[in-house]
Parts: sequence; structure tokens; C-alpha cells
Amino acid sequence: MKNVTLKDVAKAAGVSYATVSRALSGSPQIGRETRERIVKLCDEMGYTTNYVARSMVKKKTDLIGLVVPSIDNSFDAELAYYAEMSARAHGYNIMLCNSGPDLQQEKTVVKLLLGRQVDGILIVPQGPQTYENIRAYADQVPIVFLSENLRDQPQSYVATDNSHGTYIGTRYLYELGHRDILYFGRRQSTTHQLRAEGYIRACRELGLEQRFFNSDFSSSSIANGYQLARELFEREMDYTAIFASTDSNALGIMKAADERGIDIPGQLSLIGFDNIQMTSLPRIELTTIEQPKRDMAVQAVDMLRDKIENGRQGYIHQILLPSLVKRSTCRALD
Amino acid sequence: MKNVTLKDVAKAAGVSYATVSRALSGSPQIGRETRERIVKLCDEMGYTTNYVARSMVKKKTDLIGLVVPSIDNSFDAELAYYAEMSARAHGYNIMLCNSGPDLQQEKTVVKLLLGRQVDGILIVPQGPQTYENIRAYADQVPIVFLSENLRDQPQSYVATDNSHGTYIGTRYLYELGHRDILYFGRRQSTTHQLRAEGYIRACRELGLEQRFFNSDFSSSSIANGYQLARELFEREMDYTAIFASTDSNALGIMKAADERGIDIPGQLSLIGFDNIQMTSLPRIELTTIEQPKRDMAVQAVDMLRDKIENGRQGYIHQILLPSLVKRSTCRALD
DNA sequence: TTGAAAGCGCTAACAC
DNA sequence: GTGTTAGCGCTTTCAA
Repeated sequence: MKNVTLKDVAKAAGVSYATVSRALSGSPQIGRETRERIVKLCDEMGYTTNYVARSMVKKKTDLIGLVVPSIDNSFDAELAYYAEMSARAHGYNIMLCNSGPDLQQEKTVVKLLLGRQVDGILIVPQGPQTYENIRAYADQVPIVFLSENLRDQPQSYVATDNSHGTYIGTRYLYELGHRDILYFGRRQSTTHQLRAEGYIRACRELGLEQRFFNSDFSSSSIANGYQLARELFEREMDYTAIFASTDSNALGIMKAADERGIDIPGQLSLIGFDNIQMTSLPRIELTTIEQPKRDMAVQAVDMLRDKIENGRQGYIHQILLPSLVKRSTCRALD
Repeated sequence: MKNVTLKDVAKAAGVSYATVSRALSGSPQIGRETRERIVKLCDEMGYTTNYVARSMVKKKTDLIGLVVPSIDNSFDAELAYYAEMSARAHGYNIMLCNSGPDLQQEKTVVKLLLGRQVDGILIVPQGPQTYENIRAYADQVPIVFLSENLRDQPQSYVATDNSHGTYIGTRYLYELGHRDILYFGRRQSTTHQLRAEGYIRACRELGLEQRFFNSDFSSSSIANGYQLARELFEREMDYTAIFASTDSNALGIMKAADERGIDIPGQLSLIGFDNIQMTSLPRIELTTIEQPKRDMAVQAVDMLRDKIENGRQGYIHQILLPSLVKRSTCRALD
């Protein structure tokens, strides 16, 4: 298992090991034939550059720390997929950390990543407190926040125009003839406040009454959506459509509606937000608002690279446009 | 952004930097009060150990390379989640790489990980050729294969008892009264051969006729299951149940059946394999065979640690037992 | 108990 | 063009 080092190759080639280093790094300061001979020899001897040694002297690891609440979550996983592919295409590798359920762990992994000397950190916040939680490290390493809208915090982030998403979704429902649209979901984080705002704005423009159903202690899980929807359906149904603030909640609503014998979209139209993979499944076919996950990940990586490689100071708020994905859970009223 | 180093702390403390190192590493060779004073100082100065320097001298990075076909795939993502949590609990970090669609990329990322000096590699193979594909690196670094059954290849791996899975699934269908069970899926990889074998064995014991429907060029995607199922449903339906070799295929079959107006489980019972997250969704509720993903990931990490930390030679084949998850797509025949 | 110093494998500045 | 050499920040002998 002993690794071949530069020295070994140098000895075999009868040159100094600096020469080997030059040959490999494509330095112009070296003879053509020497280079070819050495490159060939390295190949034969199975030499591979030791990145940790290189990182040591270059003071750059070409490592990006990726922090997500839980990679076992299709939204995070999609972002991670594109981020890794894009990072690797630019010579970076990804160090993955789940920030878990509590803020403590989120802080811990960020610290850990710092010790690992990552060149930058890409973080999908756990929630609204994340910014405060890791603020102390923000000036120790380039950081880009991903997916959570931090409004005008002095930090770089890439997010979807959440407000616009609910705005176009609400208008779509209106065009289908709906006049009583219930907004279902929490509003604690900035992201969720913005989603609610888009709905409110559309209602104002359209002259619709605003109706909310939510709990301060709710989470964006299917189970939670289901529980809340069960409560909701106990009451009189004085609306024809529900705008769920997340797809997961929408899925929970769907389950509760099915149990209750409420036909979607026959008696009730339903629209979600995020366009997670599950929504396109047969039998689900949930109409929703797409967050451009690929673009978000790629742009976040680009933004981080810009900070790392060009030392870009200050911050950028990159807001991408969401789009409506029409499927089968919304119907036109006569 | 300048980092505080051991030297800085040493200077501030008026001791040599070896002493600081000792204080931090919990060496017994140091005075109690000196240690306390130094630890406190490190804290105040915001010192964090530089892992790359440490890795350099210790010749150990505490890094595990995790290679998955695509993290944007709930099966891989679940494994990754548990692997990362477990690894971190033992002081390791995860370097994540998607091995993408082709073998070339898989090989590339393994080489890359080697250059990064990872202590070990956990790999979820792309397919049956993976073993050959990366065999050359198997003696350069500890490797554990995850999820794919390599039968008796001389490599360590953790997999589900695939044959047992289809065996119990087939028996379950039999108990429900089904006598004509169609096996739907590919059989190229060892894993898939084993799944087919379990079905065959159950059929023999139970005196059932074996029926197969598959294509050599099939993949385990929903789209592919759907396409194949459309062809299948063109023919006469002389079976009452389908055993799909993967959940994704089962989901595709479900879609094709819905389109064709075939009622599941009314006219046709359906069972899948893997128990991916999607199967538990409302309206889907697919009966399936669970692969114990959490155990698989945790045990794979343990196995890798054993190789890394104890220099365990040879190989182990760890086979975990799958279990039946009864949901709503199988019905009892009268 | 503490300090001095070697060295991990590499890059880059400086000679020649 | 190529060789020599000084570190990068740390751990770990070896001395004291």
C-alpha cells in the first residue's frame, strides 16, 4: 500500500524532484522531451499527486464543504447532485455534512469544515436561525447560502423568487376560475413569509379574500401536512382550492383528502411548491411551482468559486425565477 | 482570514509549540496546569487544528470517499445519509462523488479519491462491471462495496439477501392465493440474478409455473418500467400478480396499469423491491421488500473502519436480511 | 515535564 | 532548463 512519491520518480528518472513536479504541473519551464519521459515514467510507476501535501503548500484544498439539513431528502439531494457535478467539473471536491435536526450540529459541522481547511462552504440552511447560528464563521471562509432566502442579510445567497412563485400559482388558480383559495403552511422563515406575501399580493390584485390555515409549530413534512389537513377538513370547506406552501405538505393534504373522500381535483384543487421528485409520480401528478434546483446549485457553486478564486468581497443575492408546472391536481371551474 | 497556528499560540503562551500540540492532543506527558492554561488560550485565540497538516504527518486523513451512482436517487441518498452520520460519529468525514452514468467516470472519481489520500472508500456500484472497473485500486486502499451483491468475489461487501427477498415476497403472494405470478425485471447483474433465483426457488417449492418478462436492455427506472409494462399489457393477462424486481419498475407498471384501466390490486397484485421512500406515499402504498438501508450503511462504515483502524486483511461478505412491507397493492384471492 | 528538531510530500523562489 | 532549498503546520522521537 506504499505510495509512490515525487522523490521515487525523481530517483528513477535521474532528475531532481522539482523537475518532476514541473513536468506534472505543466510548467513551461521544462524541456519537451524531459517532460514526456517523466510523465510516462509517472504513469508506469503509478504515481498520483498527494493532494494533502499539495494543499499544505498551496494553502488551498480545492475542497468545498456542502452542508445540508439531511441528504436523505430529495430536495437536498437534488441540489447536492448538481453541486457535486459542477464543483468537480471545476476541480473541486465536495465534503458532505448533514446538519441534522438541531442548530448545534449545524454549527459543529461548519467548525469541522473550517478545520478541514475547505476553500468555501455551500450551506442549505436548516431554518431561519441558521444565519445567526454560523455568522461567526462567515468572515473566516467564503460562504454561500443556498435555497433559503435571507432577504437583505449581508450574505451571499442563491434562492428562488418565492414570492413570485406563489404569485403565479395563485393567478393560475384564479384563471381556472377559483375565487376562494386557501393558503396552507407555515410562515416563520423569510422564505415562507415571502411565499405568503406572493399569495397576498395576488389576492389583492385579483380582489380575492385572503384565507390562511397554518400552525406556528408546523414543519414541512408529509406527516405534518396530513395532521393539519385532518383538522382542516373537520371544518366547513368554504374554498375550492388549496395552495400548499411546500410539496410535502401538499402530499399530506392529498392523503387526508383521500381518506375523507374529497376528490382532487373534482371538489378541491391543490397546488404545491418546490417540484420535488415525488410530485411527478403516477397517481400523484401534483401541480406545483418548480424551484430551478439545477440552476440554483450551479450558480451557487459559481458564486462560491468567484469568492474563492477572485477573492470577491461583498455579497450577492441571486434570485432565480420559479415556474409553474401544470399537472393534474387543479381543475378549471365552470 | 489568517488562521491562528500552533506557533502563534505557543508564542502567546511562552512555551514551545510542541507543548501546545501535547496539551491539545490530551497527551499525558504534560503538566495539568500547563494544559489548562493552554487549552484556555487556544479557545480565546480561536485556534482550530489544521487537519491537512495533521493528516500530512499522521498519514491518515480521517476521510472516507463515498461513491454513489447518483446522490439524486433516493436509495443512494438514504445510504449516504446514514453513512455520513455514522462516519462522523466515529471521527470521519465524507467526500462525496457521483460516479455518473458511465464506468469511465466511476474510475475517475476513485482515482481522484486516492489522490486525496482518503483512508478508505465506500462504493455503491453502478452495475455489474464496477468490480472489474476499479479492481486495480482495491489493493491501494481499503474498499467496501455497498448494496450490490458480488457473490463470491474476493472483496468486502454489505448487501441484502436479495434471493431471500424475492423468495418471501413470492411466498406471500402464494399465501394470498396467487398461483400465476409474473416476474418482471432484468437479470444482468448478480444482484438481479439472485432476485430472480429467489423467485425461482419459491416457485419450485410451491409448484408454480415460472413466468418472466424482461428485457436485457432494461434499466431500473420508472420510465423504463412504464415502457415495458405498456408492451406487456398488450398481451393477454394470464397472471394475477406481478413481482417487479425494483420499486422503480413497479411504479412504472402502476402507471401503465392505471392508463390501461387495470385495477391494482383488484385485477392485479403488485409487489416491488427496495422500499424506497416513494413507495409509502399516499395513493402509491406499494407493497414491497425492504432493504435495511440504515443497517447496510452503518455496517459498511464499521467494516471499513475495521480495515482502516485494525488493518483487517481478507474480505467479508455481510448479508443482511430483507423484510416484507405489506401495503395496499396486493390482495387476497378468494 | 518541556524543548529542539526532524520530517510528512509537495510547490515555488532562487540560483546556476 | 534544471537543481537546490525553504517552508506549509503539524506530530513525534530524542534529549534535557
